[in-house]
Amino acid sequence: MAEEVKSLNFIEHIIEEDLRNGFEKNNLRFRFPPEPNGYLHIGHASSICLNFGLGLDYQAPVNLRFDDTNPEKEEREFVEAIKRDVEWLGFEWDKECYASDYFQQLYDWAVELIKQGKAYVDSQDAASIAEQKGTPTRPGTNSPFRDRSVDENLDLFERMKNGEFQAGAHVLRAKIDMGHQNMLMRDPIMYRIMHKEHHRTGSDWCIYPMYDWTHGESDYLEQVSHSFCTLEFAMHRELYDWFLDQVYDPNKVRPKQREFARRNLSHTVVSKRKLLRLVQEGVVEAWDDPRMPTISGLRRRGYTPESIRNFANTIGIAKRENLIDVSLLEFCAREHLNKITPRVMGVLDPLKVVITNYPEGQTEQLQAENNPEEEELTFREVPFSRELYIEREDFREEANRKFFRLKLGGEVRLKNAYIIKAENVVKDDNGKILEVHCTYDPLSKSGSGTPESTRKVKGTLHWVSAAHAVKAEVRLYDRLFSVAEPEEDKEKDFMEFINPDSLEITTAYVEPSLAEAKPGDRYQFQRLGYFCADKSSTADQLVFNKTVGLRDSWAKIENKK
RNA sequence: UGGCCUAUGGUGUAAUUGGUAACACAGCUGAUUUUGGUUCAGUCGUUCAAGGUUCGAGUCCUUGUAGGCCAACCA
Repeated sequence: MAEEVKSLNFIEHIIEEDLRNGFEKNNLRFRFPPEPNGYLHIGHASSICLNFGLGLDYQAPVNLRFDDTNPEKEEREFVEAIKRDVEWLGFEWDKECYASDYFQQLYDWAVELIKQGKAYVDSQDAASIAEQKGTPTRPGTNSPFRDRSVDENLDLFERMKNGEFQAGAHVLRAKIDMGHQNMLMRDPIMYRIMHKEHHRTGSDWCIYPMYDWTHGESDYLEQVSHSFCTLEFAMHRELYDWFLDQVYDPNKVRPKQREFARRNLSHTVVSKRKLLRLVQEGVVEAWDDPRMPTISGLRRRGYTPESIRNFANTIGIAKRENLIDVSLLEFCAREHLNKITPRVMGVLDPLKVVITNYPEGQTEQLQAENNPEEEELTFREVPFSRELYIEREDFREEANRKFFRLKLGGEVRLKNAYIIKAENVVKDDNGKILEVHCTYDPLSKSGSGTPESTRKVKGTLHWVSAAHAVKAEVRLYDRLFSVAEPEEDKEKDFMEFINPDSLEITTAYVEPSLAEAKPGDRYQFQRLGYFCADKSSTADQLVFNKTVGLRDSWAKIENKK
């Protein structure tokens, strides 16, 4: 047997090369660095799977680090939600870290930089600083405060820290080069004054470090070996390295930033600002609305962590732009759900069937297979009686040969039960079909072993016994946006592309075994799709969310017409 | 008028680092099936362009072209 060569993505290639060049495997360390200012979404899931996946592959620790340098936007609530989501995805972090834990060290280093003449206090307003920044094609100009003495800088910076100034009065800037090609190198701001309560440090600080100053140094303090971020930070790398140069001790691990393209999912939006609008404008119910691409939304929708991890692995990681079709996510959901979910029967749009030759008042319990994928099959009982519900779309008075379902004069198998034949219909004054009267073949009972029971009939329908069925609210979800790239059209607001039919609520009749469904329980409603009991579901009022439909080749045939 | 990044089937990602372009999804055929599900078999289709180096280029070089990113006291 030839040994299979595992193909590596470009990030794994980087690590492998570092290892080949003598980097100690034991020194490998990664991190996932969310800002606690919103909920994690499917894009983050990809990043989580990347970093924690590397940790697993290389048996290296992975830190969960909250990038909490901006108390204006960050809240403890998000910290908790993020931890819950990462855990739910199935990952364990080594250390729980906060950038705010490093505020003192960062401050001390900043003082050092001032002493070395590499940082200065600028006392201009934001507009002036922006103006002097220049443009990508025009160099910037020096601030009039650029050449303040070290002593004056030290004094001002300390007083900034002590809260002697109002927000905006001064900033601390690195002294690099206002003419640099890379605009981020044009004396970037390291600290700003903010009289804001921080979720962890309270009112200890009224100056807060900026991302660029914080992130690389945090990586360094944690001795993270590889710091992966999205492509828009590529230009930041130069600054990341510059800041590192100021504090780096060659005996320690020097973190390496590398960038990958963020993953885009079709038919959705993922920016925090836009997701927030969906919530605030009531398009969806909440951050965990099952239509949201948030991890909490996917969870409530019925996705499994395994399916999301598998999705992340399947789409891989690279540096080019991409738009991944949601159908791949749906495939991953089905693939896992098919293996693990018990099969049940539920009717979403009921049509009454009366079996005219079945004794009135009689009930029998039939054996139903729980999941054909199980290695050792298990069964449950479902009640059968004279009056049933089937799916309205499963019956037609007349239909061609391609329609395998019930039609007048035609036969069909009721799953786990009998073969029935449609004899006639009862309609109301408007011609709407109220009932279908059928006859059944008593010898055709599923699993009875009789010749009649093994007869081949083309169609098999799901059903419930009218008298025994339990009512349940079923929420049917469709994609939130009707176009693949709602953000693509710069003329139009993404809200214009909202699919008005993304949610349909129906009252379904489900088999009695479902009365025990607990929030989070997942099922396959046979012939329909996968469903998950909502967090609001109770024994008195069952609520199911549709995760995803089964593949539907009949719909394809129909749509061709 | 600048800089950085990217370009492989419809989509996403590989290609043992210069040696037969492959895997998954989607599509299409068919088989099996008490779910028009699952499973199985088959099929369609790919290296941005033009040059160059080489016995040999998706990979290296040059020049184009196209797309993305860069001027928050955000991350």
